[in-house]
Amino acid sequence: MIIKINGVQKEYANEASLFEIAKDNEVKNALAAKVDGNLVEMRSKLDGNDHEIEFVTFQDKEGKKLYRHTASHILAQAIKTIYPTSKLAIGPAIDDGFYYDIDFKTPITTENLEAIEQEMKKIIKANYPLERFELPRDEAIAYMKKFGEDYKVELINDLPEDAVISFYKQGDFVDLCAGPHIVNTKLIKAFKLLSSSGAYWRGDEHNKMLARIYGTAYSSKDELKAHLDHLEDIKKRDHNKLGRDMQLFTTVDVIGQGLPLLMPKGAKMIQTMQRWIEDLEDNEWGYMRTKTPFMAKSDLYKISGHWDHYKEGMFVLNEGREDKDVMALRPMTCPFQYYVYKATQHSYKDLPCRYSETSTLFRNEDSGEMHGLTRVRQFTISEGHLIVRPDQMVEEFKRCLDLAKYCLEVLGVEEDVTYHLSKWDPDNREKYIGEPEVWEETEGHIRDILNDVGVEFTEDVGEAAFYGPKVDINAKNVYGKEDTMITIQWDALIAEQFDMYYIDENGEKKRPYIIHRTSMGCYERTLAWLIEKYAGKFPTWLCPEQVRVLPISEKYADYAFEVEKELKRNGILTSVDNRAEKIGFKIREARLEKLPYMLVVGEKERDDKTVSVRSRFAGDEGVKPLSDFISQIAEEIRMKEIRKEIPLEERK
RNA sequence: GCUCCAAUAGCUCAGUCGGUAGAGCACUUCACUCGUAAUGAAGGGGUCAGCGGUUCAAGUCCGCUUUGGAGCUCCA
Repeated sequence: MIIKINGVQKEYANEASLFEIAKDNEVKNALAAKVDGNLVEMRSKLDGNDHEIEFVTFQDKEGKKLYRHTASHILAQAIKTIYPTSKLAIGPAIDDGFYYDIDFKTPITTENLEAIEQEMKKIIKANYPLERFELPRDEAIAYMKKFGEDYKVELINDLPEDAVISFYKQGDFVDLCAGPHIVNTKLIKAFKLLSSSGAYWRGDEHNKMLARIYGTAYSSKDELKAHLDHLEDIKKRDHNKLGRDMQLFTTVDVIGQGLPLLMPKGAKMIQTMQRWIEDLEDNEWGYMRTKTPFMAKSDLYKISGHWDHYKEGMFVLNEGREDKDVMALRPMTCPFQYYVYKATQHSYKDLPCRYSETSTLFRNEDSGEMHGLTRVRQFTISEGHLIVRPDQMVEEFKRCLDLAKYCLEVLGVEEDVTYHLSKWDPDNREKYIGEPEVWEETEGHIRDILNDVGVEFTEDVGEAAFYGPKVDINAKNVYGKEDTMITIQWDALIAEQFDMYYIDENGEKKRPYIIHRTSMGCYERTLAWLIEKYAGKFPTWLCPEQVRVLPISEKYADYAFEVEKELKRNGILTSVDNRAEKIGFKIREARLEKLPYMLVVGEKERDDKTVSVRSRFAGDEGVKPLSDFISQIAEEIRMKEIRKEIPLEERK
């Protein structure tokens, strides 16, 4: 047979094995092979025909996947050995490792993981081959029943009629599995069990909760160590840790879950962003500011539909008191701004009406859902609604996307987001209102806009709002989990519900369209994202303390105080605690790591009205007149410049 | 909401077999007046998250509550 490998054709005996071909081509550590593009195990027999072969090693994505999938089988075998009464569910490979879901008779804890790891090592050392075999459906079910593997029986029952039902055997352990796998257990060179937690069977909260054990595996101990070090590193960027350490926010048990307190530094950062966004929207993008109540009578939410569909998610007040109106804290701003629109009559010439509000919202999230600053019960969002004529919709929607993109660029995070066109699900029509043709057409418009703006995006079925499709802009946190940062929604239907209209050129009432949008999302979540993005080393304009003035001795405190006052007069943030009053000899305290600038003053600087500038961007910037430094930093702040960092060890 | 883990000084953490609490950093005071990642000395600071139980005795064992963490589910 002729085998084409790495673009070269070679002749092999018809019975040649993949191992022989790999060896002949000096491919080491082959875990599997792609024969004409189909992934097969190394042990697979070739049929003697001509083929193109590509070997898969751990360096390949597929290689990592099957390597770790085999590791998950070893985990399962170890567990069945130690806990014979446990029942296995599923055990796939995931991005950075693998997991196995198991139903234990008695709960498992972190301490048990070590014993399981030891057992896994034994299995690896025993070097069991992984052998595949297939069974007809009836026999497969009977076989799994014999082992008491109820979940596997359920899985088999759900397989399509014509599915091949295969098993993998290693030693005396057998697992239902489609494969492929690596050939024996000893190929697993390095692994680690990382954590255990709960997970619902088949991801359904009505099902039993199983124990999920997470682990990872690498082809060498060094790679594993590098990965574990990386996990330690990202913990240091975790906003929930770093944000507290940096005194940006805190939580208090008597205040409650999901209600973080922004401390002076965190509040200052949010104020900086808020002032920027409000001025930007109002002065450059044609928005009008509103300021609407944080709560309303239940009547409002009955019109909007929230009372029926979202009551559980709202904080309801006065319920059960007959002498009081039942109120609810607002979970969104939409209907409030609709009533601002409705307060006056609008000509077609008045549209688009672009309303924006720095809006605080309240959502009664379930107790287990809160996390740091990214999932909270009260948050503040740059929320806006654009009331537009249908003919203006495409242009206005695009402008919303342009604005969002601009905000991301200024924050320096435009590379870190993914764009999504969230579509309806035609197979689940009762979840949505409106006609299929309208959905298709609208989604087409948004697709064109995304292409026009020139961003890459995915199309996600079933992610739309019930009233229309939307663009979601998501970002990953340091642990790789995605959060929606920005959303822009197309709504051609809600105006009807609130009886909103404008008068067209013929004097007739017409329904406007609505865009629900945010420009930079919610401030708390964005702050969290910035902390992780910059590991606390923010661009100067965002820093809560942009400059610290340090006299080398108390003798020069007067001059330091003078410098600090001059900086403040120019809108430059020095200390947030009015420390100038008590400025002392604090030179040793100053760490440039997270501080953009440090001004050191002594006798020479006082006499010459200069400052010695140190920055984390350039190290020692030398002695300059105070006025020169002020112009320099003021410009950097005004331009929202993101100066490039110089690592500490390389600074002068 | 679910499974598991945790809670000791402002922060990071020790605290063995159940026998009335300890360090470093921070804070205060004094001394030092120093040119860029930690000056020296002294001092203050704890109802061991809360409530209940077991016990002669509970930071330690048990239960409930609250808060925090990991993950699942949810996020109109």
